[in-house]
Amino acid sequence: MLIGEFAHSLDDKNRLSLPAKFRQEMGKKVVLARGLDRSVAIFTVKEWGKIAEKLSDSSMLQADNRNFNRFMFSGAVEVTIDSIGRVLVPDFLKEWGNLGARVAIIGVQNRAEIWNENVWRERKTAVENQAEALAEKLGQAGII
Amino acid sequence: MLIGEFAHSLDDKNRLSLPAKFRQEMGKKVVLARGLDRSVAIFTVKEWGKIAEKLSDSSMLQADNRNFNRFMFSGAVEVTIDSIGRVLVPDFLKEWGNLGARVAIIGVQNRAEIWNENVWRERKTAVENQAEALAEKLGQAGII
DNA sequence: GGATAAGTGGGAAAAAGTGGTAAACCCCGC
DNA sequence: GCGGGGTTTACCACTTTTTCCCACTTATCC
Repeated sequence: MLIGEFAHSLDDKNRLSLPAKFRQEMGKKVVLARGLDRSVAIFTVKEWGKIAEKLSDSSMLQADNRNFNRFMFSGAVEVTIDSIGRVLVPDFLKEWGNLGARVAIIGVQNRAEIWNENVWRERKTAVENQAEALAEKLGQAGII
Repeated sequence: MLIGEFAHSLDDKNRLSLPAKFRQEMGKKVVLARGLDRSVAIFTVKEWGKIAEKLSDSSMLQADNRNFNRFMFSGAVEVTIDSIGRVLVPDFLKEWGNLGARVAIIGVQNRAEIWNENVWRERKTAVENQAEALAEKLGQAGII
């Protein structure tokens, strides 16, 4: 499972070190894709397979979904992880996520997400401050 | 079952000794996560697995839940307990719990919680002073 | 009061992350 | 077809952080 938060840098050659804790699970190749809410998603090849399958489900083949599928598939790319754990982030995904020199990489169970560092910090703060709603959700999740 | 209260220190390398009484139950690895009321929760790997499952059950496509799941998964980390019973507390959880050099570790049935020592003391005092209400609750629960 | 365990602290070794350089490749123009 | 410019890929080196190990102090138990 991918969990945790890491602050890494995206250098001027678009190289990004993946967190050491993710490497074993990720293997040699990963798929970068447009994520929800303007994040850049990192999937294992296996997980991406599942996503692709869901996208090709019959309900997703209807006219109003076709553009969405085009969008998802055209925005995904399989990249190899180099010898020291880095990947190359293509420009169009950098744009999609508004990524600058400093990014946050977060683990979200079956995927990782790359965020502009500032955007992530603000989102996190916003959720943190919803204390009551938070407690209620935790209760629903059976954590209390 | 995890019970009791312990005053430990979080050193400048973010190391925290787990109470000796907890170690057997905790095994070799534990998961640290955001807990209620700004506490830092310590789960066994098994317990965390249950929580992760429940979290992923909640319908993920709604924006609220996406942010909440990001928040919970990115705020957790699996740590190995070192040879003498210590774990490393990542910075983002130190922040979440406002943890300083002195912390309180308390056992709460199936999990432990790490608190800023002062915050814990105040909370405890507040609860202690509600002695009558407390007694009533105990009565309702059929404990007395 | 002595022995044992628990908790704390520091130093050395290893790993992770970052940046840079050199080599290979491709695309163009000549 | 050949050479040059630019881009990309692979490799190497440095710095910082993390991890591991050992030692000391304090507390607990008999």
